[in-house]
Amino acid sequence: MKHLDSRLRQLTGYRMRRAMLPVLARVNDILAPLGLRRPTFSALIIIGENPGMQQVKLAELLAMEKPNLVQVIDDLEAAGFVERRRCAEDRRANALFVTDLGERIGESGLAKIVEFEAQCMSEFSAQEIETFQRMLDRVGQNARQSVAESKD
Amino acid sequence: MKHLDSRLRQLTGYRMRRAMLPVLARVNDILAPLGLRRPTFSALIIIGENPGMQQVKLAELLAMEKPNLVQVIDDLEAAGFVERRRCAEDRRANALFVTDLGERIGESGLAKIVEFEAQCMSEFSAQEIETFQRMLDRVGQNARQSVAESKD
DNA sequence: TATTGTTATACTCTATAACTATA
DNA sequence: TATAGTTATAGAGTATAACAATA
Repeated sequence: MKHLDSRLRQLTGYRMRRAMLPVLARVNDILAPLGLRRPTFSALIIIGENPGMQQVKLAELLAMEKPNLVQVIDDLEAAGFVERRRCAEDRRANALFVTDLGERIGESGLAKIVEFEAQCMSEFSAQEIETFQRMLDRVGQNARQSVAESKD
Repeated sequence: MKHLDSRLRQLTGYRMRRAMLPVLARVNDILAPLGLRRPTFSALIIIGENPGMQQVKLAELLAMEKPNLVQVIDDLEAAGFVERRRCAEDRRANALFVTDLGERIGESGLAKIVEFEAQCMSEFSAQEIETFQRMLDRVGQNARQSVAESKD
């Protein structure tokens, strides 16, 4: 046997986790000096792309529970990157907006991560990367469906 | 724009996380009835593949810190799946062995996960899956190298 | 009655420092 | 002194129940 973990290596999930760990570690290191963590960064970019978005919709997009998003928005607001504004039409809801500072910090983080990923993927062609990303999406969709079916 | 998160979707790390979440959720659900979590399952399979392996070596393989492995082995031992035996040659070290029960439970979990993954990947050819796994490995290696370089 | 945001809480996974017993 | 295993502790990330304000 070539590897001491050859039995686990047949599992795509095991390989995905092993590939993810160093990627997440590097992304954490890139974001920390900007005062961001991965969840706050992701939220910041999505809010910037969708001004006025409500928290319940953002939580759904990020695949996280509503209560956990509260702390994320608290952190972004405390850092001056995001503002909550009470919705006029539905006064239960908050409309979320990125500040000028948040816009700059978010763009800076995104550019650094894009650059890092370009290094990680530099040996692959654009088409290979596209196929890779498409397969990731399909695996996730199939797994989500399998989870849903198992709950029946 | 097609998606509300199109800016993040350009990031492979974001897509990997989104693919991983439902896979991990399903794997958790498969393992829980067997009395296993993902780290204990992975340790169980690797110990079974390498009888007598020491904890420090196992921690390195699993890319986890030694202190966190202690609880993993504690759980496996409490469940009767694994035995610690004091090493004769180096009495600081534990040699790890899987029990007959642990062997059966581990095989059962592995078979169920293989089946689940086969469903997730069923639309892809064997060659596509191999390429996919090879790219995952390379991305992980490149990211690990980038992490190491950034620590210089 | 249902929904948005919130609080409180807990569990898993992970990371670091310091201890013990051996080497 | 260095290493294997351990203890204690802390921090992310995630999950559920229950509440107040509003619809």
